[in-house]
Amino acid sequence: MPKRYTVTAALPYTNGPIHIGHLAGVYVPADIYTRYLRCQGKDVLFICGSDEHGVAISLKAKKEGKTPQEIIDKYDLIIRDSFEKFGIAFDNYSRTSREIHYETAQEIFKNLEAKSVFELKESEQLFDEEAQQFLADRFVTGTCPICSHPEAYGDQCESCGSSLNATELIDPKSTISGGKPALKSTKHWYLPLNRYEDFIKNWILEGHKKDWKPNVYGQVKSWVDNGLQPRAVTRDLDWGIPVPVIGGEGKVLYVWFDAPIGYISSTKEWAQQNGTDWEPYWKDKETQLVHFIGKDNIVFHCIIFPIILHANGHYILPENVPANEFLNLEGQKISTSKNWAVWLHEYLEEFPDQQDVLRYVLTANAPETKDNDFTWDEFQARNNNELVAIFGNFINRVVVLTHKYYDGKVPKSENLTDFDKAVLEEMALLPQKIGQAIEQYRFREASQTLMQLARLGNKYLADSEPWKLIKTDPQRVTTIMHTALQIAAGLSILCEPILPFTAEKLTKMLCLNSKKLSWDSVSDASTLINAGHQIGEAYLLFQKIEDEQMEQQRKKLEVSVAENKIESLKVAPLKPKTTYENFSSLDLKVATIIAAEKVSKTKKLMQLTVDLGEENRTVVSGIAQDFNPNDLIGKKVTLLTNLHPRTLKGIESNGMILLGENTEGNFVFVNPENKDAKTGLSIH
RNA sequence: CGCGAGGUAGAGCAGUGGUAGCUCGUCGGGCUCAUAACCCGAAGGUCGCAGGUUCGAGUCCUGCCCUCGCUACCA
Repeated sequence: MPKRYTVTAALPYTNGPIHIGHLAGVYVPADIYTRYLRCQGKDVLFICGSDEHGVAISLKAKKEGKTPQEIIDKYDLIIRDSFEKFGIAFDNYSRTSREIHYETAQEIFKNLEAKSVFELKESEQLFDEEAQQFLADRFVTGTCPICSHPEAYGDQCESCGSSLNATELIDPKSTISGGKPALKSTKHWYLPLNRYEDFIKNWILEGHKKDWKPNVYGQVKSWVDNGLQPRAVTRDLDWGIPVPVIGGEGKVLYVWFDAPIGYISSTKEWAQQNGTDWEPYWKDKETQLVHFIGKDNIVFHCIIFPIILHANGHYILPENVPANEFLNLEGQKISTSKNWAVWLHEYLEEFPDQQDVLRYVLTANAPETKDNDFTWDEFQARNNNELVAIFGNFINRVVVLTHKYYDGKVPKSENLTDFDKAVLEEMALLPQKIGQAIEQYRFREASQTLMQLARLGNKYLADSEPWKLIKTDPQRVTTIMHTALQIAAGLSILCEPILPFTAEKLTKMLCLNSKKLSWDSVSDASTLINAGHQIGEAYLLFQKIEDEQMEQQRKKLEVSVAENKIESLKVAPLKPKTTYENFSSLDLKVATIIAAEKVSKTKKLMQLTVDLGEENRTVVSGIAQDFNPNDLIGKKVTLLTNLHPRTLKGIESNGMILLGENTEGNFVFVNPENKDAKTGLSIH
């Protein structure tokens, strides 16, 4: 049994507000976990903060003509507010832009440098003279050296899927200034992950085979099996924490080096504010450390950060890293840029005082083992059929009956029948059952077990029928209502981790002193609420959600899509001038598609047979994501016939069909008379 | 043959060798204290496909198929 718990939730990145995906994947489960531990009287520290460095923030600032500081201040405020209003009860929520974090991160870096952990490497990188900046990964585009796609990124070509180095690109171009970057040599600090392979193997692959989630374990195993590589932990940027050692001038720490250290600096900040010592929470072996994250963070929390701590010495390692999968919205990936999301700050305005509904729905349908889908239909159904009909209704029945028969005073329990006893015994099992589910990070199960108690209550009332007996055997009714009230009180305690706002309302309604009743007291149900105790008036814990409200939400998403289309009308920049000879060398013909078939085992490739009049040709085209084979047959397209043949997945492709590509990256057929072909559409 | 996770009733999930289960939805019935809520019953499954191991396979092995992720400013 650990002496204390340090629980962290992934630091949200402050380049936008947070949405239901963040809540479902990380913050609600972490909050349930810590609330439960507190109900058990454990020493728990729940830590989080804003992650405020990295390329994306400086990029966003440049785009909006603001300073990075303005960006992070804005979103830190919004995010902080959303958390507070959703009852995510952090002990401390810090920021990585604070001084205490700079000190902490730099100290760890210096310590590793002193221990000669890092390797220094010099390499040639692309440099934008105009912007006076090195161009990493996505800051540069150019022609793919493998498939000649003209707009490959510095790290990857989306056309052929090859993974690239920015320096391999033919004719590279800066996405910042549009200029042609030069090669310049630069020096960086590398964390040699490869030297710690055995450490990770022993710790995770040997030590946590059984107790870690399969997705997390599998991901780590995959990384280790492929061989860990040294990883640069510094960057040539002006936004971030300065590299605090000689030769580090003008460089900053890689955001993924400093961000997880934010957990530690946030703990220090908390300790300072509370006049206590932070170190036991990170260095005492009797502390259980748990990181709640999304699956995209697995490598950082299971490999890189633990290696940093291990190399530094003294620090404890996480006992578990219960990473969740992703949540989709109405069948599509949640996307910040496409505004395909339910934003928490907007939900709070549109569904006032209904935080618990969202908490419940996201818990009941949490993406624990695979990606899940959030739909407004399900949201409505879970609210109306479960929270309202089962939970809220049970409470309402009990409280209304108690007022009707006994003026709101808890009646005496006389002789418990075997049936009463069986019901109470069933309730007695639940604290442990829910607790076990939570301790094993099975929050879906915990939420269902909680609802079992409300169901049990409804069934108890239906089976014992106090409204009938009140006419024939009023004495028996006192026992029934006493028992039902115990169940209501049990609910008020056991729902606290998942539905904290409801717990508070219910505690008030029953006039209970929440501090007196512990989690385990529910197992001894006879004492939860005593005879003679006066309870408060009934009011509804949950409101029905009507169809119109859901319709509005769905419409709102449609509007996002429409706005996004307007965005996509923006015209791609013009290419450099070319010659007539170049143009006339192209042989363009009209062709009719006569057969189309998806190439198996690929995402994008479609095998087409086209009729050119004199001959049929086979063309392989990367359009399978945007079209169905059946819709293509019979279509007329422009075919570039004299392109060199290329073999893709063993099929020789003879030519290329010309399609429009809008700025979302979706292909459309080119027919200038067609509605879909907006003015300025790119053809290639 | 890149790697990882998933594929079980209309939907969402549990079930790691021994009679296929839970919640929601659907249909039928009961009840009327309650937010037309609650309770009971029924229908609904070739457990992705094909082989194999076993007395016995949703569960173990092999091959294949599909979805998602690793790969977009997203957890």
